[in-house]
Amino acid sequence: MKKLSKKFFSQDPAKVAKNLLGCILVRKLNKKVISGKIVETEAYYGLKDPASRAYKGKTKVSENMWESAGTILIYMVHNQWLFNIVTGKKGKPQAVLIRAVEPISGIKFMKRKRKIPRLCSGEVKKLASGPGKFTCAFGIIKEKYHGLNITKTKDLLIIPRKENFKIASSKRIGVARDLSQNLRFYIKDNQFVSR
DNA sequence: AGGAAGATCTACT
DNA sequence: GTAGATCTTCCTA
Repeated sequence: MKKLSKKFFSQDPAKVAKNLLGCILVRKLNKKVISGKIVETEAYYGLKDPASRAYKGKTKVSENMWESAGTILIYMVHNQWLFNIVTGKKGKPQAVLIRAVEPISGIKFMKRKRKIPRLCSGEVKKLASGPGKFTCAFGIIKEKYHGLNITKTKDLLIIPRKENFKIASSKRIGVARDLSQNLRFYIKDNQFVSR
């Protein structure tokens, strides 16, 4: 299987965020495969962006944003792990946040991770419909992936996929001081985006 | 020591 | 749909 290249991530974060929609995120563990389609993303501009962790300069949390494209940045907010991928050139802090995925395989695993004992069929859409829920469902934790490069990891990868859909955009969610432009992107009319 | 943070769940209007 | 309580790191004083 072909996965996304470093070149893919070396572009403007808003562009990467849009191109990431519809791609398949895969996590392999043991003999199980957990996968889902990316349906919602947000772009973050480091230095000019008050909502970015890099806004106030390098800290222990944000230092990975200065690494090269494809580096995985995970940090915790409100007891949730948020999963970011660094984009652009090395030394220029920018990133894309994965906000929601549509579960494809490993749904049992996700349910167990999310600790939803009796999940009605209609509630699969809530399994990974949010940045914290998605990392939880995929079992992604900071100790394992923080600082790695997603173009190199063998058990975590993103596969490109062509598909026809409309991309919608909006203001980012939960951001105290947002920029004037729309930096949240999602697949229009998809049931698995947050809210 | 105190507070903020890119969120989520639950319970309501 | 909105509102409030709650959670864990790490930054600032």
